[in-house]
Amino acid sequence: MLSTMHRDEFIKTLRTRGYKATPQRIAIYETLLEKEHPSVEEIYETIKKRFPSVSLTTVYQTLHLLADLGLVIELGFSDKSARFDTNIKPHINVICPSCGKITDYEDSSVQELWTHIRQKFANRPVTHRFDVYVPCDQCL
Amino acid sequence: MLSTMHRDEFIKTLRTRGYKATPQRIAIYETLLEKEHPSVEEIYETIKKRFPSVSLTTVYQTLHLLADLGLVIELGFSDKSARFDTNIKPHINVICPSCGKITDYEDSSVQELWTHIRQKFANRPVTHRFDVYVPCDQCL
DNA sequence: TTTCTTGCAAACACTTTGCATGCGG
DNA sequence: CCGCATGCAAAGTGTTTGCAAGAAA
Repeated sequence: MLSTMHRDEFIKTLRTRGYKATPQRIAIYETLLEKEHPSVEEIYETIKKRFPSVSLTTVYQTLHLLADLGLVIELGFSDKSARFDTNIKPHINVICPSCGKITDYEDSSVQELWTHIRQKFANRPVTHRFDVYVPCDQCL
Repeated sequence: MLSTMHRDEFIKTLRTRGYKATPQRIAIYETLLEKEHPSVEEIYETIKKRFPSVSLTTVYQTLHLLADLGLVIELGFSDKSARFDTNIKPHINVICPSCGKITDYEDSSVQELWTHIRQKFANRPVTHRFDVYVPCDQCL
């Protein structure tokens, strides 16, 4: 199972960086890998099935930690809903304007633009975020 | 002056669509054209110099109206700060990760990616948002 | 044992809503 | 003069903080 491998790497990363590998953190990270671009609320509800006493505070704190470690990217939206993405590679977030579903799209053209941009700005670009709004099949 | 032309177009657009051209709305729209990617607070403070009695409520309501009319794009960020962009054409928001300054970058490569994406998704894409994080000259 | 983490409650910032007054057309 | 727009106050939402109790190493 893919997430198992990630899980162990994750625990190692935490310890290496001086953080404790708590079951809550592991569960939150696994949820991020399993779900696609979950919201805070989605993560919270998922975790609560396994850890009924978990708090929203812990979810927020853990997400901040993961962002600091560079393991997730937080996508802020204008309707206040934040989504979290474990895909760090150059890609496009394909977002349905109706239902809000997000899927990743990777191909050479994205790579090319990113390469072009990096050259244009003397290799200074550190991160990116590309969103494209496309009605999904269900919503059409 | 560029904004004068925009101003009249704006008034016309409002009336055509059945909305009233109030001085507050005009001032808010002019602020959007003058400032680069202002926040709600920036717009509010700017408007207050000319209309000391203006309320934040009106600023929010007007920004929503402009977004509905397709005249501005709201850029939500993970730190909760929203910025507003009157540039509707395909472009990249070049954002400084330190100071948060945003400048637009347009060139053929962005157009090309957009064209490619539109073809790939059968012309369904409706909007986009491309952000690139690049430390600005001052912050380097 | 020691230090970091959790989870509760309260505080917070930003945004939205209800409603009476006011202004645009 | 009619109806939408404004602006105040209050409510709402999502997120953060302070702190005592608990768990990881």
